[in-house]
Amino acid sequence: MELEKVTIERRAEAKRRYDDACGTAHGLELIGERWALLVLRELLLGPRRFSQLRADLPGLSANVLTQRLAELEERGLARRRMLPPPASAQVYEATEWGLEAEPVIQALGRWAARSPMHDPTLPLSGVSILLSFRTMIDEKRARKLDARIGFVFGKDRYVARVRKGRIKVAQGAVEECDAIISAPPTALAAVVYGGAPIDLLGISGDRSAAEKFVTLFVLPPKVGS
Amino acid sequence: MELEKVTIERRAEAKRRYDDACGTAHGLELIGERWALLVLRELLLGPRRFSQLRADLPGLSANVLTQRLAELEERGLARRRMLPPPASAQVYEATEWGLEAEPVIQALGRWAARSPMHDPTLPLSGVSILLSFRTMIDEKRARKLDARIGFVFGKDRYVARVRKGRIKVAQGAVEECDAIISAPPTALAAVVYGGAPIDLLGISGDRSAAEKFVTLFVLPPKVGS
DNA sequence: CCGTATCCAATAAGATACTG
DNA sequence: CAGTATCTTATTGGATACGG
Repeated sequence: MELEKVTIERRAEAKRRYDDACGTAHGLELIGERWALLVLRELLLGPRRFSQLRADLPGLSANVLTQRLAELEERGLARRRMLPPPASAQVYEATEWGLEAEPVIQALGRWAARSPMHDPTLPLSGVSILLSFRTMIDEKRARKLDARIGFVFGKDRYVARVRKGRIKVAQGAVEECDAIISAPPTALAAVVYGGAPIDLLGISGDRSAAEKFVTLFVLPPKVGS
Repeated sequence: MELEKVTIERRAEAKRRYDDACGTAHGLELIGERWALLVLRELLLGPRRFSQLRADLPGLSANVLTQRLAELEERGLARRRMLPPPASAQVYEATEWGLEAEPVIQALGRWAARSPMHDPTLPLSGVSILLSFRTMIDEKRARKLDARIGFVFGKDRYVARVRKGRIKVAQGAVEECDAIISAPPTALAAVVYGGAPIDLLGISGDRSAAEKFVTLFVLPPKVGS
C-alpha cells in the first residue's frame, strides 16, 4: 500500500519533468509550478509566516501553499525556521540561492509590465510593491534623493534606503526614517504608478522626502507605443 | 447550451488568474503555463514549423502544443505565418515583444544552472544550446576570437558571429563561415560544458577557430561551492 | 490562531488514434 | 504534415475538519 503510493509519486514526478538539459527547463522544474514563483517572491524581503503568505496571496489555498512551501524547501530554495522565544512562531525564509532568483522575478515582471493586458488596479502585497521599486527605479531621478523611507502596511514594517540612485529595501523598524508612509500597498501603487493624488497615503515625518520618493519610479512603455 | 459553455470558459479563465497587480504575476499568466516558455524559447532564433517544435520538445504532445501556440498568438507573443511559395508552409514566429522575453529565459536558465539537481546529459534542442552560448559567453575569453561559426543540426543551419567579446546567433546559411560544426546538440553541449573531447564533433573549415570557440563558455558555480 | 490533512469538483496535461 | 478528437490521469482549488 505504502509502496504503491511511493511508486505512483515517482511516476508523477517523472512525468512532470521536461527531460531537457536546458537550464531554463530545469528552472521551470524548480519554480515553474503554479504559485511557486509568487510564494518565493513573498520571501525575498525576509521571513514570512504561513498566515502572512496566505494573506498576501489571496487566491492561494492552504493546501497548495503547504505543498509549494514543501517543494521549495525540498529543492533548497526556502527553509522553515522557529523564531526564538518568546515569539516561538514558525517562519519560512528564502535560502541564499532562493534569494538569487530575484533577477528572474524582476526580468519577468519588467517584461510583463509592458503588456497591454496588464491590470494595475488589482490587489497587491507589500512585498510586491516594494520589489517593484527595486525593479523600476529611475536611477537618474533617484540620485537627487538621499533618504530613508519607512513603510507601514498593517502590521508589517519595511525600510527603503535611497542613496546614489540605488535603493535597498528590508524589513525593519521605521522609527529612524526620514518619512513614514502608511497606506495599503494598492494605494501606494496607485500614487506611484497611477498618478493618484498623494493624499491617499498617510505620511509622517519629512513630507517632501516622501513626495520626492513617489516620483522615482517609471514603468516601461506598453507594447506598441 | 452554447451560452453555458461560454460561461464556463469565462469562469475557468478567471480562476486561473492570480488577481495580483504585480508584473511578475501577470507574466506568469502570460507565459507561466507548462511548456509555454520552452515553446517561446524555440522561436527565439527564428520561425519554426509545428513538426520542428514537436521534435525539439519531445515530451510535449500535439494537443498541448496546439493550445500553447494558440495562447501565445492570442497574447501577442507569437504569430503564425505562411511562407511564400514554393515553400507554402505554415510557420510560427515570435513577435517583437515575444523576442523581448529572452532576458527572462536567460535569467531563469542562468539561475537554474547553479542547481545541484541539474542534469546536463539530458537531450537538448539546437536552439537551446545556441541560446545558452548567448547566456554563458565569457566576454574576456571571447575577445580573443573574431570568427563566424556555422552549425549544422540535422536540417537546421545556424550561424554564430563572435566579435569583440559578443556573440550573435541566427538561422542562416553556413557556407561563408570560418568553420562549420556538425553534431547533435547534445554532443556539442558535452564538449562545451562537459569537457568531452572535441572529436565528438564534425568540423570543417578553420579547425582552430572551432577549437577556440568551444572554450568560450562557462557555467556558473553550483550552489554550495 | 497556526498549520496540516482530507475529500470533492473542476481543469489541465498526457497518450493515442484519427482526419483533411 | 499539421493538427483534432477522445479518453485517461494528474493537479488545482475550495471547503472542511483535524491536531497543537
